[in-house]
Amino acid sequence: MDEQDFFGEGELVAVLTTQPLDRKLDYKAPEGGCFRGAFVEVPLGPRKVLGVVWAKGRGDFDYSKVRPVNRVLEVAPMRDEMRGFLERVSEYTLTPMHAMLRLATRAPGLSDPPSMRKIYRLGEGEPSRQTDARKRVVETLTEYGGLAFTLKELSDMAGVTSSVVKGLVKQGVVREEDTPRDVPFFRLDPEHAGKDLTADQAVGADALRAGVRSGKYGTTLLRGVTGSGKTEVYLEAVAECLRMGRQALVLLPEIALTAEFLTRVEARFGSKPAEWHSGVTMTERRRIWKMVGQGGAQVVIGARSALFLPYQNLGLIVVDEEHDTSYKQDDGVLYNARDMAVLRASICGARVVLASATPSLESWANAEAGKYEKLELTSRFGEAVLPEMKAIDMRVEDLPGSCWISPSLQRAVNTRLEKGEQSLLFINRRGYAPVTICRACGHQIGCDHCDARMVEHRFLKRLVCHQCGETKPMPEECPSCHVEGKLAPVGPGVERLAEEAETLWPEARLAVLSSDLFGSARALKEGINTIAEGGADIIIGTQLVAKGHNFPLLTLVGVIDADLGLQGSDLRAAERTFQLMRQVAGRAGRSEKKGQALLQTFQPEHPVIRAILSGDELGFWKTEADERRHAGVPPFGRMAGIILSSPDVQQVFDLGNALARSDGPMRAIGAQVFGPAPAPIARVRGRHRVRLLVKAEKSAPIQAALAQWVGQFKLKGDIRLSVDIDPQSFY
DNA sequence: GCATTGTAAGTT
DNA sequence: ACTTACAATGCT
Repeated sequence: MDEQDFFGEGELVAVLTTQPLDRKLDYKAPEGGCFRGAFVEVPLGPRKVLGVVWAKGRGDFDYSKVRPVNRVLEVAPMRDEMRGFLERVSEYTLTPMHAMLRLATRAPGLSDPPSMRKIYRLGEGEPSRQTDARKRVVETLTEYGGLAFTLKELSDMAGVTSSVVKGLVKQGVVREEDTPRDVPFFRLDPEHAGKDLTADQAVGADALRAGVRSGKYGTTLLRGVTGSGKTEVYLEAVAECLRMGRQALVLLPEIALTAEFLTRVEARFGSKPAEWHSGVTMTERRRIWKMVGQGGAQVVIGARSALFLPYQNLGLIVVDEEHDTSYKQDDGVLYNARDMAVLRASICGARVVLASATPSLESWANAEAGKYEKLELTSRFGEAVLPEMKAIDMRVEDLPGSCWISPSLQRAVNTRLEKGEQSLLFINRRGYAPVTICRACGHQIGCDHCDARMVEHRFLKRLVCHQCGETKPMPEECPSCHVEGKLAPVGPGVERLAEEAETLWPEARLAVLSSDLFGSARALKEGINTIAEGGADIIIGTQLVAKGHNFPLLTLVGVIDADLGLQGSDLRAAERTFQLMRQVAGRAGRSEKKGQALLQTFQPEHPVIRAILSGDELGFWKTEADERRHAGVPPFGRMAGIILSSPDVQQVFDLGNALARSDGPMRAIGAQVFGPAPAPIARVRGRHRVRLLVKAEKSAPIQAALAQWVGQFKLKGDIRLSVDIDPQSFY
C-alpha cells in the first residue's frame, strides 16, 4: 500500500458491492478517509449494502448526487492480491464481479461491530462478608491461576448461582471484562509430533519442504498409491509453511472432510486447525473468516469455498484428491477449485501440492509438459501388496437376466466367507439409476418435476427422484396400463443387489453402504468403523467406499458392472472409470492379506479395462491423451457450455436457436458451436434446460468471444443463462 | 375510475 | 437484489 491507496474525506472512490450491478459505483470517502480495499457500508437506494473500496472513483457522475460511504467496517481490509485474484477468476469464469465478492464474503455479521462477551477473573478487592458460596468462587478462580471464564462456566464450576458472582463483581473481588467472541485459533506446532516416515516418504517430504521454503509459486503433483501415506507427506509441507510463519490451506472434497481427518491433523500439530465446510455454524464461519484475515488461523482444512477466505499470508495450498469431480460444481459460480488454487498461489507466491492416487489427465499432462513438478510415493505400509485384478467376462457367465452376481464372483465370495474374510460388492450407480418398469406394458415411472426416471427405495417403500429429491409412494398398479403387481426394478441398484446377495448368502452378515441410508456424516462414519472392525462379511457399496476408508479385513472387491461409464458422450468417462477402478481395487488387501479384485464386464477387450487389469497406468494415460489430443478436447482443446433455463419450454428453445444462429463471434475464433439440445436432465425444479456446447482450440480467446456472443442477447422474462467454462460433467 | 398485477429500469 | 415507476388488465 502506498499514498495512492488512501482517499481523504470527500474524494471519489469506486465501490464494488455484493448487489448484482454490472459496474462499480462512485461514492465520497467517509469522514477520516479510507484505504483502498476497505470493507464499507454504502447507501444504495433506500438500503445499506456491503462493498469494498476497489479503486479511485471515475468521476463520471454528477458530483452533487454522489453519496458518501456510510462507514468503514471493522474487519481486515481486502488485500491487493485478493482483489487481483477475484478479478482473474471473474475474467476466466465469466462471472460478474458482484458474485465474486459474494463468494469472498460468505460469512455473516461482517458489518456488525466485533461481537463481545463478558468474562470473569480474580480481582484485587476483599469481600465485605465471607460466605461459603463466595469462598468457592474465589477458590475456583485461584485454582485456575489467571484464567478467566464466562458467567455460566464460573458459576457452574463453583456450584453457585450467577448472582453470587455478580455480587462479588460489585465488590471488586471478581473483575468483569469484555473480550471479543471471535478468538484466535490455538497455535499449531510444526514440531509437535513428526511421524516416522518411510524412506520414500522422507524423500517426498524433503522435496515439498524445499518448495515451500523457496517462498515462490510452484506446483507439485504428488502421486501416491492408496496407503502410501500421502497425507503424512504433505503435512510436512504444512509444517514447513508454519515454520515460515505463513498460512496453509488444505482443500478436500466435502465428503472426505471427516472428523478422522481432522484428528490426524491435530495429532501432528497438537491442536485443531480451522475447519471450513457447508456444515460449519454461522458463528464459527464468522470467526474463521475474521481470524484468517488477521492471522489468527494458521491452517484451514476446507472444502472448495475455503479458497476464497481472506488469507493474509498464504504460503501453501494442498488440493487433496485433486482428480475429484466435486471440485467443480455450481455454487452459482462455476469454478474449478483445483485450477483456481493454482491461480491464487501464482498470485501470492505460494506453493501448490496436488495430491492423488489417480490424478486427472489435466494434471498428468501438465506434469508431463514440465509445468508441474512430479513426486511419486510407491511403497505401501506393512506387508500389503496391490491386489490381483481379473476380469469376469459376463458374456460367457451363466446368469439370469435379473441377476448381477456372476457364478465366478459367487465362488470368490464363498471362498472369503469360508476364511472369515470380507468381500465388497461395488456398484457405481452414478448416471445409472435403476428404473422402475412395468413388466406388462413396459411403462417407466418418471418424476413429475424432472425428466429423470424414479428409483425405488425398498426401505422407504417409495420412489425417489435422484435429481430433484422428489418422492412418491410406490404405486400398486401401473399408471399406464393399470395392471397390478407388475412393477419391478430393472438394472443394478444397491438395494436390488443387496437382495440378490441376501438370497445367495442367507447366513452372511450384509452391510449396505450408501449415503442415503445414513442420516448424517457422523452416522455414516460410525457405520464404516463398525464394518471395518469386522461387523459384516459382505459389504455392498457405492461411490462412497472409494473415498479412502480403510477396511483391514477386506480381501475381495467385486465390481458389479465395470462397463458403466465406459460408454456415452462424456469425454472423461474412460478416465473416471479408470480412477474409480484403481481406487476401489486399492481397498482390497490393505493389510497383510493378499487381495483380489474382480471386474464384471461385457467388454474385457476394451482398452480401459485392459489398462486397469494390466496395471499399465502410463500406457492408459498415453492412449487416453492421444485420443483427446486427436479429438481436440480438454486438456488439449477448450470447451464451454451455455445452459439456458426457463419455466417456458418455447422460450428456452427460441433463445437457444437464436444463439446458435448468431454464432459469429465464436466462428471468428475458429470455435464450433453444438446445439441447442435439451440438457440431459431437461427439467429441474420446473425449469426447462437447454444446452449449447462450444469447442475451441487451446489458444483461442474463448472468454472474450463468449462474452461478445452472449452479450448480444437481452434476457427477457424468467430466462437464465449461465456459462460453464471447462465443463466437467456432460452426463 | 382506480385497484391489482406484471414488467422494465435504476441504484452513485 | 431490491425498490420504484409505469403499463396493462380487471373489477365495480
